[in-house]
Amino acid sequence: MDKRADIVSGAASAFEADCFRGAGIDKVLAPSGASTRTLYKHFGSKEGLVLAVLEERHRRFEERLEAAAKGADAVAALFDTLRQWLEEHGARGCMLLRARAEYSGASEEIVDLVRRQKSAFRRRVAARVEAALGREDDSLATQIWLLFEGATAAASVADLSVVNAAKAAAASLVEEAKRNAC
Amino acid sequence: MDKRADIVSGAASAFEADCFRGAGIDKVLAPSGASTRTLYKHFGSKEGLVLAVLEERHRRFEERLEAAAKGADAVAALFDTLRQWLEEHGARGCMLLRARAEYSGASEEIVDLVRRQKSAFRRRVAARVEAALGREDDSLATQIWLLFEGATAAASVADLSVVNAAKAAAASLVEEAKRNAC
DNA sequence: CACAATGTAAAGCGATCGTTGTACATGACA
DNA sequence: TGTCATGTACAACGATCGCTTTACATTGTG
Repeated sequence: MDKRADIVSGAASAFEADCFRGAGIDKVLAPSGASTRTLYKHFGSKEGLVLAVLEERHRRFEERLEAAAKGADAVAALFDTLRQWLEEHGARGCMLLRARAEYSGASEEIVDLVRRQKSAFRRRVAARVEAALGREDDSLATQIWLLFEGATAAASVADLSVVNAAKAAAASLVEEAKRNAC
Repeated sequence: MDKRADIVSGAASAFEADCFRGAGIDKVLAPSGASTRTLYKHFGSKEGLVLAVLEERHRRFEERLEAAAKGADAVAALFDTLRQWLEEHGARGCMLLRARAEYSGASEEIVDLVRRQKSAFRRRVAARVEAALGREDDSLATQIWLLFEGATAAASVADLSVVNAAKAAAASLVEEAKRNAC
């Protein structure tokens, strides 16, 4: 009976169906059935709710990444997880980046949160690259990260096979980096 | 004295500074100084204006791509043009994809336009890949496209050097494709 | 001169926005 | 039993939303 979690989860659905600015308080509260009074008790403002939704979304995605990291190829697993995530949640572009874009002129706090989240994610990719390669390779990590973000964005205007294309490209780049070490 | 073009150009600035839903008619009209009456004579609705802005934006970017295609390496030139574009316009993520996200639950017409624009862009990338490789390679073209979209997205939360990383990755993938042909 | 095209200024439409206030129900715990 | 935290329902706040309307100025063309 955690009403706060109910609101966050329902708000996430509303923000996906519509956009952040486009989803009014009533639409945001409809899935959880909470009252406006309760929302403002917990979050203070709509912006506070958005921050909570973004934090929860990022936490959940990183959890999923960790759970799927068992396989041999840690880099390929990134893209398998992404594909599974997009199949479940739909491909409308990264929610964090969408929030950043909508609030880039309105909330410095949201812009900053997303920047930190993406920086943390890039570090996570770098750790996987190191695991696959046996050594650090920062520019390779950036390249894999770009393929990941590219696939996420492109899936909103193309089909999900772009994720497989990104996975194959990442494998090529890792293989080439291995060869260059010999 | 083309007022219509003035409105489109000014509206593009407003949509960049704020977001699409967040920029009201008054803000949209402020840069051009036009009246609401004139706007609705030309575009019929705010959605009509957004469509015109997106078409203009895409047309301008493709023009820029064509103008910069003189160099030897047609694929690398893609990323040089992107970097230059982002330096001029700022890196807030692809405007077309931002519009798609904001109107995904509100305007099928905008969603469709962006899908067609991105499809055309991917075909343009494929043509460059063919020029660089001497033969068609559809999956390589997709991979280059993903690097491009990834760099565009990532530049909004990191620095512009990600564009160079994408360019280097694209070069690697093209080189490997050349080797596989021998 | 007449006229159509194209523009501006300004008021106002109903609707919705994010937010707050008031009043009441519930259950846990002292 | 009393109290406190947490929830609900519902009306209303001022502001702003997208959009329409009325009325008037400017300009080029026949």
